[in-house]
Amino acid sequence: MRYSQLMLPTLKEDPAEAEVISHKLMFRAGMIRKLAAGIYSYLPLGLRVIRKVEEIVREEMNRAGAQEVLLPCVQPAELWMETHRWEEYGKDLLRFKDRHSRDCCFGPTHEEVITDIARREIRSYRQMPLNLYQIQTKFRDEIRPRFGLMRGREFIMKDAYSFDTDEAGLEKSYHKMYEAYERIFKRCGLTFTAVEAETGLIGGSASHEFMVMAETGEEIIVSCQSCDYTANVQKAEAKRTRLRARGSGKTLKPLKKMETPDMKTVEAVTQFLKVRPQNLVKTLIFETDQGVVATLIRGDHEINESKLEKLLGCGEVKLASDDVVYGATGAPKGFAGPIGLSVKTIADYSVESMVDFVTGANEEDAHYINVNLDRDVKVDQFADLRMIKEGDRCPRCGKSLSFSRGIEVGHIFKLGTKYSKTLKATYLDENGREREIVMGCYGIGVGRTAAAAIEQYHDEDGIIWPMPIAPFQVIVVPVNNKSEPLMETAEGIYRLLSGSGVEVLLDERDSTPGVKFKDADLIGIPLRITVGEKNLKRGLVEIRRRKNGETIVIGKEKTTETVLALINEEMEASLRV
RNA sequence: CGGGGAGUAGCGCAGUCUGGUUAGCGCGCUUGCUUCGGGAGCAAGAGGUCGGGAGUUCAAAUCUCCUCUCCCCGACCA
Repeated sequence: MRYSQLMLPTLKEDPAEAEVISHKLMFRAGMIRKLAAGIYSYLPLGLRVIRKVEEIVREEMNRAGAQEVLLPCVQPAELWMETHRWEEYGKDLLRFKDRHSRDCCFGPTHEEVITDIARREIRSYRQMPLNLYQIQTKFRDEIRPRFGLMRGREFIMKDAYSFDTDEAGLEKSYHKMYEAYERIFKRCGLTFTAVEAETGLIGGSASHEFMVMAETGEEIIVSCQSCDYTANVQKAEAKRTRLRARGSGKTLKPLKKMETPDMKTVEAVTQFLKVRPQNLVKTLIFETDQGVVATLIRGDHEINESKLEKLLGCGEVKLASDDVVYGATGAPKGFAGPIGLSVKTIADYSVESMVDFVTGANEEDAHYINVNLDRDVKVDQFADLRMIKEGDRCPRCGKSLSFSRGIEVGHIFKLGTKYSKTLKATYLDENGREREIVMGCYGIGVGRTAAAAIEQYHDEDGIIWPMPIAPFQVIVVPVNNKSEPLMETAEGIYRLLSGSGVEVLLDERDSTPGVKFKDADLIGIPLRITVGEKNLKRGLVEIRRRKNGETIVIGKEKTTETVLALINEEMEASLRV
């Protein structure tokens, strides 16, 4: 490709609207342009990268035995009503009516559609295992789209769905996808990790997220320093502290009510009473679809709402409003306590071993001290309810945990029979018995993967593409357009490389070398061949690696073989690790 | 949906508080000459319904009201 014929509008300045580095650089490198909030156009350079990622995904999915399909993005409401997600999915689901006033939606994901195909086509156990995937534009009307392609409303996603006869089959399919995902992100040249994750709205029993490690990641990853436990912070289990014999050998102090005027926060109360937050038990009231629930947790810990939801087996829990808190405790927010509460009370494991602690008194401007379980407080259930935090120990081996940030680029789920049950997707087994198909689903954010690569690989001059997903592998820069020998040599190199199957961009624009170098760095082409006067007089050209600035000068006739070797080297480097 | 901020030339911004010539600056763009190894110089140009609507006024980018859009911080998303 010739630069002058390529639509590649690079910008010197960061766009005002961009906040994160990948968004700024994609914009400046002329890869994307915004149409509306969370909705982007891909310009030629951006699309080239997207296609590269897609191709890697496609190859690995095919290798893993999945078959490509393409499902509709406009979907009838009826199908979503069958799984009840028409009601459950909420505002993220973009809904509209067609000319006949039929309710439709733009697919945010395709479990319904694919399961509909499965229930029509799969009749026998002989037709499984089966894995179907597609690469397609999704739309999720996010509350707050941001960070360019990182969290758009419209985005390109690879979604795959596996169909098996039983759990054991699903286990195998899941594992195959897990391995395919590892290969995909490795081939993209990314540093990533797979973590245990929550299943969320998609549903199902188990799930892993594939995280690209990056400072700017929105996800917090917890991983053990010594064993292989790794999890999303939302999912991470807290280690249950050893249950000290409560009050044994030690006399419990008598319960006492204290005046705490206007002390509504843990900080205020603990400072006022001169105790540590670890000696206070917070009582948080939640509204759930099973009624009001009180949770007890140590003062320095936070409730993990998804754990609570899972424990209760309910849809969504939310911190109770002032009115509800008043109704349940008889006191305004900030003075709730477990003593004498009539609502269901669940305590975090961290509370189990506490003695003589502080709680609210369910009375304005008052707290109790020397509160004790059993004697003063009735707890219905103990459970792991808290958000894991820095300093916590590994729930598996007890060693220390480290916290890091990541970008979620892939997510795989064991769905089980959630969708086959509601949509009645069944087959006949060897014994002629009708059984539900066991499913898994597997997603990759294609645009987000490209963005994540930028987050991971960039410097102050711009993007540093890993070779496998670079929009071009090589850029040829003649330093002076007025010099015929330079231009001829550059043209010759360009033609030879193109002929050898190298993806090469020839910057034959009539601009100064500085401009060309800056643009080449900005758009992140891995190899740059500079054809300059001094070198050329001796029959030499220069090859420079974007990633480390390493420069080699070689005889111009050796260009093609050298470039091919360098490309090979970098392609393979991404596969190792 | 709360809370904060912003819409002025393709991009980045000043001007708005305190209304008053022809609305400026940098980058980019066009033409010519010179230049050519890290965003070149000189000269001449083109380009603006000041987000939209209504109002106040002799006069509105500037004041008032309404509205649209975008960005940032907040309740799990590839």
